[in-house]
Amino acid sequence: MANKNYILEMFPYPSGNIHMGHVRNYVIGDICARYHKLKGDEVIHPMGWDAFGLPAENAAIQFNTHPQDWTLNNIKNMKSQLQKLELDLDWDKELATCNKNYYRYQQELFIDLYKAGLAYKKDALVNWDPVDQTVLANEQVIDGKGWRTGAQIEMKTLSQWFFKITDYAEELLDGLDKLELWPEKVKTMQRNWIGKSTGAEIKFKISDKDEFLNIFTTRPDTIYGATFIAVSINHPIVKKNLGKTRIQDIKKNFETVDTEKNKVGVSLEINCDHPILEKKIPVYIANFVLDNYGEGAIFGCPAHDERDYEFATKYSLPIIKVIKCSDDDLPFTEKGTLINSPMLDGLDQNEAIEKIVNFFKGKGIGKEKINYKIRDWGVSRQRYWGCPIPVIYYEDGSYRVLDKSELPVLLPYDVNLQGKGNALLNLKSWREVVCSKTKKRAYRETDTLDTFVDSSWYYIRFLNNTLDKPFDKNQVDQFLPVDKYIGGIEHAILHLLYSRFFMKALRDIYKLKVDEPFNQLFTQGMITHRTYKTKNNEWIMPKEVISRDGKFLREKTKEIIEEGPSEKMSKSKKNVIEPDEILDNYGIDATRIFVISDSPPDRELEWTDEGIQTSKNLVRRIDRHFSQKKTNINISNEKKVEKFIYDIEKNILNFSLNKCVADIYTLFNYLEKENVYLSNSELGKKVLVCLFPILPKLTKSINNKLFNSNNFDRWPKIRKELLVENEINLPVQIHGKLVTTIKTEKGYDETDILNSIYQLDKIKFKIKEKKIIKVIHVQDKIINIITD
RNA sequence: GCGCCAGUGGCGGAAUGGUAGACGCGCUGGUCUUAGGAACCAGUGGGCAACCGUGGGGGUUCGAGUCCCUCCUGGCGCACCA
Repeated sequence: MANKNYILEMFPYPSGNIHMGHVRNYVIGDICARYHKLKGDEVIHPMGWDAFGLPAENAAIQFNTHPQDWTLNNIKNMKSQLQKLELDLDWDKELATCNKNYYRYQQELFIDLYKAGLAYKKDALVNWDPVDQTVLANEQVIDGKGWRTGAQIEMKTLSQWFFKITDYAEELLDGLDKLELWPEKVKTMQRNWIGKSTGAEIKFKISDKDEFLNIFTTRPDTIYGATFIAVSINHPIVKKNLGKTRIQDIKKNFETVDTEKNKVGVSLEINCDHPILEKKIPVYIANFVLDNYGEGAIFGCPAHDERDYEFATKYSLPIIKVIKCSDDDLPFTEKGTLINSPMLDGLDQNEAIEKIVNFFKGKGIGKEKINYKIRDWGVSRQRYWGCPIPVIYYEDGSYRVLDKSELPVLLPYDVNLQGKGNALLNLKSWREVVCSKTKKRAYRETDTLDTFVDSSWYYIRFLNNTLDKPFDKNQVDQFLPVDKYIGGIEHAILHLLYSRFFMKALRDIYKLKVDEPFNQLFTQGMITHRTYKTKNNEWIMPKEVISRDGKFLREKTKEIIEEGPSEKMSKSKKNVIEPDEILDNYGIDATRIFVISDSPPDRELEWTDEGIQTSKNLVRRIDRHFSQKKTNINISNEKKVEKFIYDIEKNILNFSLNKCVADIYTLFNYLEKENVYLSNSELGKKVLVCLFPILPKLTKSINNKLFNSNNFDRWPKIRKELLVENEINLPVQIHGKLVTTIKTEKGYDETDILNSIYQLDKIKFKIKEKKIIKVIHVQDKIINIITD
């Protein structure tokens, strides 16, 4: 059977129009897919729509339409744009996540995740975006602001659905090592996000009470240096010991301080017993202790931690050195030899950690602990336009996750979106139900699922988009993982990590064979374009600007314009290039050439008018070549063509598509210089096949004209014997510096060639009366003469 | 602060440790054409030359853009993670 090859580009959000970034993304995938088809692979290359999400609701309000109408309309439009690009996509596999035929199976997955203990509900302090009026995942909060709205995020306690991604933290981390075909950068980002740290959990006894306080530390070796305990303001012990208003006051006070610069705290007026030494250490509430990491509590060892040092200095707490170092180096945070620690003196860090943890274990007050930064994935969103969560609530507050037979829970169409908050919450007719089992009154869950849930498994659904269950196990085992996944680096953490989690969770639930969803990941760079501004800081479209005497003028008004940097295309900067316009003016092939030619696909590409024009010229040049009468083709012509076939294949496989374009130029430069025209020769036919993935439209039309055929042969087999070049220019160096080259045949005799080299004037002149000590000779590669 | 990546002509960029600058843009000169967002030819790292040249400085090597150390600059990511 043919090799399966699943090639996938990240599906777009149907925002209205395809932009140049999409074009680049899909052309890269398209070249790849076409190549593999020519190789005879069974290629899967689908496309769909990430169709739920907030922009649709905003648009609905803004344009007085319905999210569904808006979305479906956009899909229609964007699909026709993609079709205009004539991408080789499996449109029969098309799906949209807002279609009930998709999301109802997502509801099934939710039920299965719930049954497997991987979906659960809890009260949680969540990130509330006051503009979008919804909860955001930790991953969607950037610098304390909402990723879409930029609004200051508030903390709220709400009852929320979570997916237990933390159960897979270790495997998600380990698995990265096996993903050899992923960019190192993405893997690093995921590693940081998972944030594994190895340390210990230690119980501190609260003095004179039968209560304990847990802390997490990666430095249990510094326990003898512990001089205080610090807890986060949200720690339970705070609630227990202080009144609400007092806590509020402290919180407010903390908010006025830049934690980065100032470590502040308030004494809780209680002490803990030091776990080894006969002494008590005070407990503080401190602004720098995170409540969502570790236990929300630490022991402070000021001598060996910068933050603790700062804090201790401020509140005059003792600073006890337990790692050998100079007093000038405090706080000393590096590894070292233990001192002032009776049980540990003289040991190095690793030995000390092992010994002290064992000691705590023996006493039942501590143990090794691996801590992860990653938190469970909060998936509840207080929005209308998303996948309904298949749960009902009873009047007593209890809930029931629906059976699969009760699905689908359809999203109602008739809703009022003009009101505040979640439209589903206000829609009584939909919300109020009678439980089919208990016949009790019940209410539907009105939260919908985070749209990242939708995109966590769409690549599985593509395998069979009409199946009456989420997927077919055999098909999944056969066709997953995706072999090549192509998209933007902005999804390095969110989408890619969630998808990896989903694949692993589904693997365990359904006993699938796949561990990872995406075998190879390729992240393409963005497209930039020049920007221009008037003196009044008004952005000007590049096409309004003309260049005169090294200055830029606005064509209409002749006012002087400042040239800005090349930046990512955006409407606000007025530097957007519309794909439709480019396709109309330059055609599909020129557009394809351009988006791959000027820089490597994983780097930024600057849009230039010269670039697209040059691409068009190349297309025309190839067309002209093939409309010439074919000429005689000699063996050295054949060799050059063979080299081309070899190079372009290698470069397609490496995603070095810019080099493919260079290969094409090199070939045609050569042929034209030699006055050789391949045209309808057998060799010409082969070259057409190799050009087809990159220039499908042109090569199809040539193939039709010259060979009267709509089909292409298989990708040509390399004739290795033709790749061997016998005549070479052998570089001759003296002391590693190039002096000359000598034309010769491969396999020459060393003595002969050296004799003739020594006769060369250039060489004679350099050597003069110096003595030759040594000759480095790499056969057919280089000669390097060393003199005294 | 930590991590990752990068620094090569006027520009985008090529170079399994073995002829640095492939290929393209731009530029210079020329040819052709009624016309062309065209095509063709020649040239194009610096220097008159010997020579010098891949961010700076060291090192390994017969030989370094490539490997090692160090510093500088830029981009991206993370950022009180105990």
